[in-house]
Amino acid sequence: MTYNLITILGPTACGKTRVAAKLAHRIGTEILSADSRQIYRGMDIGTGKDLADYVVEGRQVPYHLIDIAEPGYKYNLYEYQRDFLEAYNIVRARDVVPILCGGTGLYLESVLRAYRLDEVPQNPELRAHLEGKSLEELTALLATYKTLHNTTDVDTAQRAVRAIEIAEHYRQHPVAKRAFPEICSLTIGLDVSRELRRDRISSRLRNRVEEGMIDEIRGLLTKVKPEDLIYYGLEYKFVTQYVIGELTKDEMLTQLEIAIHQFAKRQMTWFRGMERRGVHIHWIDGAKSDEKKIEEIERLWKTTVGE
RNA sequence: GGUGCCUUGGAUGAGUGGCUUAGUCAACGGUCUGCAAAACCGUCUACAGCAGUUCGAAUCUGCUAGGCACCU
Repeated sequence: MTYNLITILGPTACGKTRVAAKLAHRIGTEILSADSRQIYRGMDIGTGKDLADYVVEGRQVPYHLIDIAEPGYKYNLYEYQRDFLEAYNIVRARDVVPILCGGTGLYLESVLRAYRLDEVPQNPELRAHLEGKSLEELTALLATYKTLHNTTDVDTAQRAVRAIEIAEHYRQHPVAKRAFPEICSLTIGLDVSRELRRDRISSRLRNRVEEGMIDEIRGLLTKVKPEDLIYYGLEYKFVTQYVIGELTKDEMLTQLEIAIHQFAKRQMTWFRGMERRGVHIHWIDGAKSDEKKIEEIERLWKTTVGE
């Protein structure tokens, strides 16, 4: 069995992008992003796009799935998978192995574990019918469609409505199935100790504030509603709250920093869970130099081909 | 030098002579196939130290230490 994808994952601020770009440059391939926020145009500093990192030795490494949606748009997992496949096929057509790089666990997992998702458009009649029902009623209704094997679907009424919509869709279109290529990924995780992770997150945040992150968000607020920006979380949430006067600058900085640390922890939790669900991750030491990391990845590539 | 007040888990902060934990935040662990940088769940048992009163004290008394306020 040969690999047809290299995945580089890790928590925020672990240096994924740089390693992925350098590796892509060296082996002449392209990058497919797996980041639920970097898809948005104009959300650059806050999402840590680091677009400059895609220029290696003066050459632009092609990347995909970044800057593909307007801020305020509600992108979802189905769309990600659809867009991923399109980009994947484009790169594969060049007969190279793409590098999937990002930190959005759900997006990564939808590729690595080949979730089968159908396009489920909104169903206005159903939504109108469900309007005003309590979460309890919606949960009971969802239970008539399927066994409730998680609680994420019924966290909020909004999610429960969507879950029912999807269940209703599958009831009406039971055989619809999307073709999904056999993905066999060499999956690399960048492992950074808690202390180092925290240091990097904190200093990176300071840098981004200096680079104009707050102005970026002020600009976005001229065309995106505050609540939509707040929904995006982290930088967009706390800086928006600061800009509209709900937080002082100090409160914003303190709370944001804590929130990013918590986010990084949740990312690691996700990756561990993903391993339990059967995704094999080769962890490499994130404290090493980029060159060492790339050597290690290349060594893994050679020695594990055919495992 | 004198008088009074305070001292609770990593932080903050309520409370009562004994019965089950305050709460909040942080930290840590987890959940997860459709907004995931979201949403949600779990864990963390402390009352400054010593001596005494009491069947029983973190809660009462005394001393010691630290802090705060006021007085000469």
